[in-house]
Amino acid sequence: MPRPRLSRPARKPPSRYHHGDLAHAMLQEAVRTIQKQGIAALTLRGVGERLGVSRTALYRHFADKQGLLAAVAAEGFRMLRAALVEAWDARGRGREGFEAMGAAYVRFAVAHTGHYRVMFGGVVPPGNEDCEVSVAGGDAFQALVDAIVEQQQRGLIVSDDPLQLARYIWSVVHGISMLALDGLLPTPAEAEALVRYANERLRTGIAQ
Amino acid sequence: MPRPRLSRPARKPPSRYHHGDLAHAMLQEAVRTIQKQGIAALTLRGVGERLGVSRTALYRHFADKQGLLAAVAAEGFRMLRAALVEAWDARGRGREGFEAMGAAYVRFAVAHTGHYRVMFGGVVPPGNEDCEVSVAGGDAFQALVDAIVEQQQRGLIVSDDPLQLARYIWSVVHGISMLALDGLLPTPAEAEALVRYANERLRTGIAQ
DNA sequence: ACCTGAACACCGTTCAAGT
DNA sequence: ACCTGAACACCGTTCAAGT
Repeated sequence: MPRPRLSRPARKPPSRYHHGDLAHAMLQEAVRTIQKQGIAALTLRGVGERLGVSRTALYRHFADKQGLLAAVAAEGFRMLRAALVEAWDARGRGREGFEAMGAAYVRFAVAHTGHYRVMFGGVVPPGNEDCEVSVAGGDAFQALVDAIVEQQQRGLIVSDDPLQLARYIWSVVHGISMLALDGLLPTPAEAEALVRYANERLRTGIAQ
Repeated sequence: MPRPRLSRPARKPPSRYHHGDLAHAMLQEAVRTIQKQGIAALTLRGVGERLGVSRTALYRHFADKQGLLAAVAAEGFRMLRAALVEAWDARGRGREGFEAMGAAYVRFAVAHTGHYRVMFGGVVPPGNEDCEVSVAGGDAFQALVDAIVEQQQRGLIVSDDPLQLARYIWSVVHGISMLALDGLLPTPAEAEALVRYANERLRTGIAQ
């Protein structure tokens, strides 16, 4: 006699993902996995299973695994941009706002390791200038350039080529973020201290 | 009649790897693969095959895939340290030597992408303070600290905490390297230009 | 000591088929 | 339109066996 066949280890939600919800749920689940277990532990089968969905359902929403990762990176860049702009606006669009922007960058990297490692791990190949990832990344970078130009116009920082200045400053905050992510800045307090120190030294230089 | 057996493409060399040579050959082949095809394309089976050796031979020399990657990272850090010390020594252990050190760092990252991505890709888990990778990484970092202390003693740079100074400067060169590796500094000329700019701005600050 | 071959559990991806 | 199940080629790792 056939038991009603909803046995299933966990009880799968019937068809919750029928209106574009699934794409977003998969993205979220992928980020969560990378954040907790590292990028090597991300499997499409695992994502599907944890979402109570066939392991091939993903292909309805992304081209392949690479496509899923590209979506993670693009979302990450959009989130980063929002965090930067918010800090800059909230703190007066001057020296203080600019320092807050730097702190916000590092805070984003530490808080969203899952996104960050995909954004800068060489996972998404450099290629295409106009793919979603490159555009989102360019927008985030542009937020930094804009803040620099605005400060230059108000005479707050040197009037060098804004692009070169932006690259230089981006290197600093990105470098600090990587130090933190690789465990070389063990406590959050040490990361914050380095950000403060960097802001000071960035302004005045190391020459004696 | 047997041609002298330096033919190559196919023909597997009988038992060339019987005295510790194999471990090094595998390391080299792994680096070459990562450099050319990215870290995701590295498979133990492929390494074995290209070396004309069983796909499980690797387990005689490394604990597992992770162990192979750890060896790559450790070797990378040792090479990086050597490159830094060499630049510093060769250019007079002063301001010029220090700038050469920065340039050497970025040059290493760009020339040895395979090593560099493993060293800083979150591939080797942060853990153990006294594992081979951490020790080698610490030694490389120490070379930077030493150069800073020496300059401080000669009054060339500010006398802040050398550790904090080293972290800050490391962030700059590492950040520039990542920009280059991710294709945001398309030409080598642009990378070099940014290094020169960073050196100048590092010394004198961005405040106006 | 060093290497092999078969085996196991797992993976990304394709494709015909179901609703 | 969206999802499933079976199938394929591939992967890391183990282990008994060979020299």
